[in-house]
Amino acid sequence: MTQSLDDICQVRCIHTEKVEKARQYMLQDNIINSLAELFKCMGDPTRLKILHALQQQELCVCDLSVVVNSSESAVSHQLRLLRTQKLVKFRRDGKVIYYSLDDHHIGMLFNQGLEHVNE
Amino acid sequence: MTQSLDDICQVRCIHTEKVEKARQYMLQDNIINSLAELFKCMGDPTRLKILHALQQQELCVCDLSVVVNSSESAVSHQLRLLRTQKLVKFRRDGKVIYYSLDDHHIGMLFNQGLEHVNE
DNA sequence: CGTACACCTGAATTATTGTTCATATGTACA
DNA sequence: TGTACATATGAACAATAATTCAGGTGTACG
Repeated sequence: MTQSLDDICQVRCIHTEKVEKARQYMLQDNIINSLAELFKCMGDPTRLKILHALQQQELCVCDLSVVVNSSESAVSHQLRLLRTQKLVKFRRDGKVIYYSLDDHHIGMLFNQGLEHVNE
Repeated sequence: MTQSLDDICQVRCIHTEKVEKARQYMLQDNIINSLAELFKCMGDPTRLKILHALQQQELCVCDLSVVVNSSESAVSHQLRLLRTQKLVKFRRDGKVIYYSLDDHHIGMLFNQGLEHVNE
């Protein structure tokens, strides 16, 4: 059962109209959660390094593990996450699997983030 | 002591030139880490809801806790993180503290992320 | 076939993170 | 000064996530 805004605000709320407005504006939970998953994915140094390396060129797991200085197993686990979130895609060439960025948004997010970090 | 690329690649590496290229392209660790902090900050549903609500209008802690349906203490902890990462700023008006987005990049990151999520 | 190699996966361990609870700070106002 | 209220904070606990280790796929090639 959902509490009504009035029930809550009788007790603690200050700006009833602002809160009401914010509630109407608020995105659905499943959208917020997907978005959180996306940013969480980009919120790890190892994964960011992977993404940044792939911005430049496609690479195999073995190469990536050297570039990001992590074990192949760890990289493989991280790549699975990135795949699930559709941040990277891959193609098979014989025994080797080449990874690359899935989507132009990722590069843009990365660069936009960089601008913020560089003040 | 740092391993040289040759030492590593004698054993496991496939595409030496690609790896070398990727290594030169790679960002410094402190930059990658700052970037990871930024995205990590945006990688939590509660914090995303806070940010999204603040995209629309400034709000106080009390209001926010109702909007994101979380305790005031939890919201306050999250706001500290967002403050530290310079995602939000605040102004005091008597007893009440109003929070707002610090930087236009945040809104852009948010919207860019939304586009990815909506395929 | 069977071996070699690139990669994947599950379970266990360790490290991080989010929330709660109790308490502290700072401001307004009687 | 004392009380009320909005917010902040530290410590503790519970939930999640990252890495390692020990196998397990799938493909190439003799």
